[in-house]
Amino acid sequence: MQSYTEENYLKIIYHLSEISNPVLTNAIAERIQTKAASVTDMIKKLSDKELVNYVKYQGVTLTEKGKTTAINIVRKHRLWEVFLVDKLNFKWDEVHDVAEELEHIQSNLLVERLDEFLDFPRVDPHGDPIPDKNGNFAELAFIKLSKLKPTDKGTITGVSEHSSTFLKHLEKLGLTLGKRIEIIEVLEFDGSVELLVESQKTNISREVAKHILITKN
Amino acid sequence: MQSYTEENYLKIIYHLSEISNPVLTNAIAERIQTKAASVTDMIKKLSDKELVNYVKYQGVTLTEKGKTTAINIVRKHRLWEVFLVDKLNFKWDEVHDVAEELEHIQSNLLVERLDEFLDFPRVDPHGDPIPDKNGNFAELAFIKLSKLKPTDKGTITGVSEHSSTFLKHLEKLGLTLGKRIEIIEVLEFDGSVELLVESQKTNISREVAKHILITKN
DNA sequence: TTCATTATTTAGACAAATCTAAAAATTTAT
DNA sequence: ATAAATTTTTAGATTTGTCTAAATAATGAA
Repeated sequence: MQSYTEENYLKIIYHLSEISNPVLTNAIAERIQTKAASVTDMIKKLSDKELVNYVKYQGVTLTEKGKTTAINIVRKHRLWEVFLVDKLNFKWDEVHDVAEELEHIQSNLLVERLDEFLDFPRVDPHGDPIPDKNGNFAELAFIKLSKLKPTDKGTITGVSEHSSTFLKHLEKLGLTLGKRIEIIEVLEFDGSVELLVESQKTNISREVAKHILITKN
Repeated sequence: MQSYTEENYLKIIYHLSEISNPVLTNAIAERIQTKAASVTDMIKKLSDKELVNYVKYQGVTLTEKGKTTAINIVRKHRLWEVFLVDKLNFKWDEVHDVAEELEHIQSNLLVERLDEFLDFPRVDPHGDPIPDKNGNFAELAFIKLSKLKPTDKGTITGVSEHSSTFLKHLEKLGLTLGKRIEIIEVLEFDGSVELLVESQKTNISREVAKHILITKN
């Protein structure tokens, strides 16, 4: 059994390792709102418990055991978010902090019953996928952003062009992995797309739209 | 803001002071599964925060502030129990430990929305009363279900017949402790009652109705 | 490659909540 | 009323998670 704090570290390491692996001490410190020295201390502890692999100065990766634990926390977090939005009428931007607490409640029965009660949702209110009880994420079909129509909503789940100029361009527009988008208009004459990212209107060319992969939901 | 541990102490002191006031150190130690010395330490801390009145060797009583906090935790605990039983199909004897964790989630919005979602229950699955958001316990006057009229609403808070055949019958009809009911019709010729339980219409005989105790609200 | 900068770790300290063992107060029994 | 038993408190130690400041390693630039 892990403490509340250990669980939080595992979760953060899990999220950060989707961006870069291994995960560096400073990256964790920034995300968890703490000091690098504290992170080092905790990493040592997690390493002793064989939840992470740790090489001094090189960063950490999750072990299988650590990954399983982390995914379970993510599962709980996202299920609770669905509950809050679908059942208690929270807005999708009001749920995070409460889910952050609820994700640490220890009861497998609770999680499974909640999943059932919510009718086994595949994504949370932000469009992020919810792993099943075995830690598997459903295959979410990728669609090119250029195939979407006005009012379509989805989550950016990939790109089909990996040049750094392209990625930097997306970064600048705020079109990063995991962001929710909504199509406002597709302009006839050049196929450029007007869309909404985090309540911000943006316009991207058809060329760019073709290389952004979306999961509709 | 109180810590998880402080909240637990306040809750236990609240419960124990219904039996004897002031509450003695050893009584707390026993209930909270800890040592008397630890209790003394914590009581001093709670006293500094003006959540309890403490006289060495004499025991503690809750201040108004402490009592308000304690009642709010009891409120949350019991609402979560209703949620677990009514919505997630937990059995009434499976809910305590999970509710013990859920009661510490910090979010007024969550509690109020949950209360609403559960249709403002007045008692938990064990029949214990649930205080409202101002900390007031409803006056729980028992009325026989057979005395109610169409459109009357209430909560099942007891029975006046304890044979297992009767209880099993009620169980089958979904007429269990804590359930909200609404009277639809009382039939003239046999006095049988048509009522609504969780959006389900049910009909019970006058004999059965006489032995179900209701709290109107 | 050497110096400067940045990132990470170590060492030592602190607050919260707990514990054990000993001391002090209270209660009970004779 | 005094001794014995019980309860409660104090003193000092421990664990968890954190911190600051200093030391060390890695990285980047000239």
